[in-house]
Amino acid sequence: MDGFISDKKQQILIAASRLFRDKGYSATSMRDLARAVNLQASSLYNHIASKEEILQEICLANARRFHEGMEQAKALNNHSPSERLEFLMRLHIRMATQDITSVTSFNDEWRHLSEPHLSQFLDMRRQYESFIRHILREGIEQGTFRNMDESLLLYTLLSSIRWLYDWFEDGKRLSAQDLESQLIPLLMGGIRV
Amino acid sequence: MDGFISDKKQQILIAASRLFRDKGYSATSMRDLARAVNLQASSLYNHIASKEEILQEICLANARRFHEGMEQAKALNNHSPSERLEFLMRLHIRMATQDITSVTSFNDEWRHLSEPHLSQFLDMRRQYESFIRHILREGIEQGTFRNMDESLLLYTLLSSIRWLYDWFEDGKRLSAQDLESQLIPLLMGGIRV
DNA sequence: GTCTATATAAGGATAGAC
DNA sequence: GTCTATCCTTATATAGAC
Repeated sequence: MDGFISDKKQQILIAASRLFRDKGYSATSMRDLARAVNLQASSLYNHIASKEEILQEICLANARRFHEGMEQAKALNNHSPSERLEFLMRLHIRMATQDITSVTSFNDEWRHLSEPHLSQFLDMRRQYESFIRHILREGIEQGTFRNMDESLLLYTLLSSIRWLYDWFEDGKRLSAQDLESQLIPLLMGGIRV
Repeated sequence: MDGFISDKKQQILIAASRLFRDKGYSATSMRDLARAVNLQASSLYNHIASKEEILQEICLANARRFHEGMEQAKALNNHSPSERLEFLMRLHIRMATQDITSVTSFNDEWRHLSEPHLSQFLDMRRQYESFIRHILREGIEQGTFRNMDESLLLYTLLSSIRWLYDWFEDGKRLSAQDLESQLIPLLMGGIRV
């Protein structure tokens, strides 16, 4: 099934993402993880240095994905705030539907990172958020977005699709495409004046 | 400061709620909790039977609060779906602003309950959700709500205010009243056609 | 690269003195 | 009701054989 993932480390990261999503980072033991990839716990250490390194790699990989999305959105600077925001929302929805488990660890388990990784992570997140904030502010000032507290709008928006990570299974009830085409009007409908 | 909370058990539950929110249930040790209430770990067991019992009580207490809200909303059956939904959303927002830590444990840590408590919890949640589903379906059929997948609408709605539990501090940036009066139009604006 | 064996620390929980 | 001491289990991680 995943024959093309020949690298054992990649298998471990994928299994860890699922376990971290289902049980949480702290409640997932190295023995749990080892069982999931058919190894003894000690054998994991041939591929990774520590349990936390796994979390670091998952968080970093996803931070990069969001960062790339931000760079793409920056290229749209001739478009309206509304169009740029919609682009980012679609990006978030697609990330949720394409790589659910990994994004969930990223969303929920980053707090278990130790320093300096925790600070680095929070810095990247702040950067990303302030990029969205900028779009929101522009839209509010232009009068195309509802006039309200910027943070309130930002976090409500980001939070509103977080459930996807726990819930969505492509094609089970809804295709990823249907999901996107129903969700975007709901989100944007509340924001646009 | 909390002199009127004379009961040690109540102190323990409050401290546990905060720790579970900040570090998660699994990453919170009984020794952490003991330190937070100025006791030795063993002394906790004079007030509670086990670590999980604490989680059970927190989850149950909050399930009850939401259940009560549901009962109040049922009394509004002569009102429109829109009014009933708005009532429930205001309830959720108020719960977030009034007792943040406890609701957060309830939201995020229930999965660490063991059976039969886990099943009981999920049953109660299903009941609550199906009550909201009913309102949503009615609104969609009447044409007052956006015509879309019911679950999609339900979870987006519930999820959209979950960030409050991590973020909101009354009066820090916004009063609870301002929060509510800005958030409700945003949420309802997306839903109403 | 995987195994068995094990070091070392931390976890939840109990016993018994006060 | 709180303490000290401790039991027992589980955790992360390492050592060394194959």
